Amino acid sequence: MSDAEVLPERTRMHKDDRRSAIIVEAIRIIGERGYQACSINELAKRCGLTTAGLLHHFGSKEGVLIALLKERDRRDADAISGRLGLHRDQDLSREQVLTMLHAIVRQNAGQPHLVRLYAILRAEALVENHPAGAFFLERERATFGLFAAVIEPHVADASATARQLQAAMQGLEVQWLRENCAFDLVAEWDKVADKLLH
Amino acid sequence: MSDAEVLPERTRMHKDDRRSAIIVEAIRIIGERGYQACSINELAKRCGLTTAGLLHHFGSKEGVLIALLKERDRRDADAISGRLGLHRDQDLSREQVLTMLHAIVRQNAGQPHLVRLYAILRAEALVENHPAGAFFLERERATFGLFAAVIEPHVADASATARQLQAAMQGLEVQWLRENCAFDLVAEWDKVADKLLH
Amino acid sequence: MSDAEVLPERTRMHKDDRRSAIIVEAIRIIGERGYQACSINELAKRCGLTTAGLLHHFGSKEGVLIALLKERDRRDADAISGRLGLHRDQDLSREQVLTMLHAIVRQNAGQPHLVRLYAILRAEALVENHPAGAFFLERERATFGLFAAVIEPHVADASATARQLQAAMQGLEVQWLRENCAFDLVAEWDKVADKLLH
Amino acid sequence: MSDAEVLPERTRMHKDDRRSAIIVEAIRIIGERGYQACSINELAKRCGLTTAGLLHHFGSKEGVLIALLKERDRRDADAISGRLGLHRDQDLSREQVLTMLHAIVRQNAGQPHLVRLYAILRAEALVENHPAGAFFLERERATFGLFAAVIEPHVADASATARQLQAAMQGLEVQWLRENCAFDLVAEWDKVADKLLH
DNA sequence: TATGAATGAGCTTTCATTCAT
DNA sequence: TATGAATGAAAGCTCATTCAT
Repeated sequence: MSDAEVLPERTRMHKDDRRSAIIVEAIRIIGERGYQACSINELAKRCGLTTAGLLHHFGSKEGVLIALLKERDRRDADAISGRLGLHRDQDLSREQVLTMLHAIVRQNAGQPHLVRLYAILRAEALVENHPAGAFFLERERATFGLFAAVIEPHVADASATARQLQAAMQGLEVQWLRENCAFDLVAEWDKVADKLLH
Repeated sequence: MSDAEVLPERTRMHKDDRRSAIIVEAIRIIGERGYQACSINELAKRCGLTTAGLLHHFGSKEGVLIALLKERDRRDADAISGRLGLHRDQDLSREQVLTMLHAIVRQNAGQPHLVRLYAILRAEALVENHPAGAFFLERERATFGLFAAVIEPHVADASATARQLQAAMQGLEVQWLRENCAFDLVAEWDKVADKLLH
Repeated sequence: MSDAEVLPERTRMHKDDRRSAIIVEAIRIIGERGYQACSINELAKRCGLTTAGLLHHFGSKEGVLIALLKERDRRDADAISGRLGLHRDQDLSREQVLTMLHAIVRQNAGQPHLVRLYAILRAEALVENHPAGAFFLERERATFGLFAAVIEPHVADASATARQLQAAMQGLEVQWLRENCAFDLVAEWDKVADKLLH
Repeated sequence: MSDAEVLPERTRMHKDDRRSAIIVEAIRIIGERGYQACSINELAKRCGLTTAGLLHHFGSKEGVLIALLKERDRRDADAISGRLGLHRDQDLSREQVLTMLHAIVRQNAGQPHLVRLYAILRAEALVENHPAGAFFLERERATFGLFAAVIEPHVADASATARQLQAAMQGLEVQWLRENCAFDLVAEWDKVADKLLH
């Protein structure tokens, strides 16, 4: 009621600007609490509008999450498959592969709140009927596919190795978050990636 | 639809029996939905008693979680440090280390609901002030310590390798759950463990 | 019994109308049971809306009480200090003082439900951390101050006499309520006031 | 659960000792919170036994209150009517009456927790169907009767004056409690009593 | 584009009480 | 004389959502 916290804009915004602003804030709040434990009331308050106002843009709480994931998907496409996927047709050297994985992790290391968001949602989405379930199923498969494709020339069992890279990357990220980013995520990644690619 | 679902006993039980029964059910329900999203109402219903009756034994929802974690901790001590810790004073051969890690994962593979529970809670506990936060911080550290100790004789950077083993194991488990246990967790683990230990 | 009881409108109202309606009903219900023993569930029902609907306007049970007290304060300012305070600069004769005190009590005698409200809350607010504690501390002080100011020219120990007037007035009111308004509050007050002002 | 607060005796006591101990504690807790807002759970905890154990002695929460009031009644009979009532047949001088009223208030001033208990209950008992309702109705009448009897020889309107004394005494006590016993209750009482008895 | 009133369902927790032991 | 398991009812409050404006 009376603490008022931030209270930003409160102005009437253009549709797309408002949506973007909400998604930005949703990334923060869901990254802090997870999806189920965060309330759209609070999200709305932080965005400086009413719950009803927020719902006007996304229809439902789930709608916010879906929009957020789609939005992130577009951006991640630029980051990940933008790095790996575009070269999919031409073979990359082992060094080039390592460089790209390194780049991915380095970018993550600079955005811990996004890493948090994914780490928390990834596990939360394991519960049945979770609205992000399909998204992560698809997303993990896609990442797996990309990894497998680029390392194919360099390892015997590309499929297994791809899985290992993915597992190690996500596992490290969770450790890193738990320890409050206290170790050098990129350095640790480079070590394990080198091992896993022989 | 059929809300009657389970509706067991409804009888009067002895303290420890009731507590055990509740914890067993709590593992299932928290493993299905996570802690925050599960309600003690439903837990109580599934256990065949009232919410107030359940609270009589644990005091609060958080009390159930803490009791559950402590209980699991005792059992896991037998499973993990029972395998690794007891031999801590005497050096294990590389083969022996792999055998033990294999045993751990094999045991997990036989209890997917427990793996789920930990996978979900592990991530959920990343949120600030989560009641399981301290537990997982300590638990991950302990596991890390044990791993580091047993592999010490066999690798150059035991600390980094221990982290890698832990990350890969947890990462694989999440993948395994997401794909509905559709791949052979133990086999995949053996591959990655072998690589990470040179 | 008949649980339907009142069940009024159930319509959509404007903010201030709704707030006023709720406060009116809150005065009745708190005057009947006291604050702690009354439930906002019942208050809401009597007002013809949901608990959540009621909470939409006041935020919490305590919020209702605070709003109620503030609202009454404004009105009482007209009644009490409206009678006494406005003449504070110019000295009142002993007769005029008695006339004003008489007027206050006569007004109270016409609103027994309000007298009840104050009598019950005044005592309930003695418990530690009661939400109305600060309110009554301040309110009693203010009344004391006003009494002291107007009687100052007419008695030796204005401070003691002010306290006596206040005590007698409140004590009489409680007796009057206990005996179901069976005696003439105003007459009894006039007698004691006359004595206390020599 | 784990704070344990005081945890006294916990031994098996004789029936009457236990009842006394509980009533002593009940006076404190009801004097702090009032009757409705205090819970027999907490009362039991403070007494060092179970809720069920406590109920074994008094049957119900209301039973505790009734027992407490009866118990106090016996003691107050010694204090009040012990002072006033015993001399009822023989007339007291005005000085003697003042001395006795003085003695009553002085005794109260030494037991603020008891004054609190009565002040809070007296108002709380105004609510309909309050278990202490009948008790206070009767008690106030008795006090009124005693006051009227002893002052009869000294004032014109004994009935009105008795009411005034009673009102002033109770009103002063409430003020005294609200201000944390910060003024001299007995001195203020002597002033007002002297005035009310001419 | 957004608000404000209102809801229904649900939440955790507290409470007084019962009953077998 | 007391305990411990268990209950039914109720409490205050939060949440996602709807609808008229």
